[in-house]
Amino acid sequence: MFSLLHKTIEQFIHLDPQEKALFENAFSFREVPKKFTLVKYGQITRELYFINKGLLRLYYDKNGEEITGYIFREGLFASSYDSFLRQSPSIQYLETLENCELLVIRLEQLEELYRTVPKINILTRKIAEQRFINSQMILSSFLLDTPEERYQKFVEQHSDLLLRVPHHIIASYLGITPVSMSRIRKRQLQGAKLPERHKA
Amino acid sequence: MFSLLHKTIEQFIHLDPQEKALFENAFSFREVPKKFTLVKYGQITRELYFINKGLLRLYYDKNGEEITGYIFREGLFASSYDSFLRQSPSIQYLETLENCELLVIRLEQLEELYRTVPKINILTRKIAEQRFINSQMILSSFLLDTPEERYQKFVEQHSDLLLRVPHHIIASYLGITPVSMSRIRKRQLQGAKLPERHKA
DNA sequence: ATCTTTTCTTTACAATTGTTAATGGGGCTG
DNA sequence: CAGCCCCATTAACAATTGTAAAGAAAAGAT
Repeated sequence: MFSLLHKTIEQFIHLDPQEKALFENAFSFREVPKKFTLVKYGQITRELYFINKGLLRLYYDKNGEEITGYIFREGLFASSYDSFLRQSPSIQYLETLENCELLVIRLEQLEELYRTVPKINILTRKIAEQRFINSQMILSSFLLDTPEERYQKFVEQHSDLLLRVPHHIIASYLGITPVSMSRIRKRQLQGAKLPERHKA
Repeated sequence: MFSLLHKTIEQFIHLDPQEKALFENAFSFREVPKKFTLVKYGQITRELYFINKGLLRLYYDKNGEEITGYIFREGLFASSYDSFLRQSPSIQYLETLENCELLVIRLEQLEELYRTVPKINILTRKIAEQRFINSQMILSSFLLDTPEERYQKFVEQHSDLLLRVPHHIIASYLGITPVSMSRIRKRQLQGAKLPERHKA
């Protein structure tokens, strides 16, 4: 149950068996169905989720329209970070895209871990640094790339998500409308001279 | 010389006098003229800068065009983070926009600090978390706002920079061209002056 | 299997931005 | 002080995206 979690944190720090036990005990296992909302707008969340199985997405509500901010895959820590880290009302929603198996750690238990295993500070520092760099990469794509190039890079990096996630969710993540994404897909099919897939 | 630095880190952790001394000693003071490049593309930087006075900007080179990724003000830690944190070749440039007074800490000295004052891990974790949240805010503006709204928010939050920084640098930071930003400015002036005419 | 809902694509039109080029102002330098 | 470079603005045109609506396809529910 904890194998993916250990494999993930091994990239950052080494824990001895005793520390591993303390670390594991801070988490609880939870199964959550598809389309389940873990954090609502306005709510102050005290939970951080490690994804063993499934997909989560963070999204904003813009006048009733859902704009995806991020899609979390297996092996990642997910949360409404602004709310969790600052204990402030969330400005976004966190929801499952599939049935999920999660390892949940609550803020109190994380703070307890900081006391009992201080080197967890190094772990969370490195995770925060990695998330920051990741966020910068995405932001730079908005500054440097056209929507078409952004879609192309998404396909290269997350082609599996095209099959697992509705396209209008991906479109909003790329900062475009589903209509525009459909046009881009059509252009790329024609450009690649691949066999067309719709009516003959 | 260190007063702004102490004031800044006090938001995150408390250091006793001895720790403060160790912390200060890790930095060196440096004056840098306007338009000076601190980090070049491809370079692996080992320095992190705290800005006592002046402005820095991070920018990308896109076929000879300079696209600004971030503008750092006084009281902030600035660096080409991707390069500094991962010790990888920088994909961006870091340059002064004004004559600057900087406090510089090198990677070796930071790592030494992690050993001698372990709670510095907490400080850098919180700084990374804050930078991550800040990056998320900017990213969300690309997803949720039009270029015009993004300009408007920039004016509200950083009106002083409109006077200190050339407009084409701000435009690229907002993800638009100087031409488009000029049109937006014109529209906003007219909107503020002229009352609404009539509806269709 | 049928009905219903959701999702993806297409079309036509409106609106905005990007591109290129020209103008004029401001500041810096010799 | 003149000359020059950088910068902000404006104009005209091309290209792309957004919007709204409709139909087709796929997925889910009963």
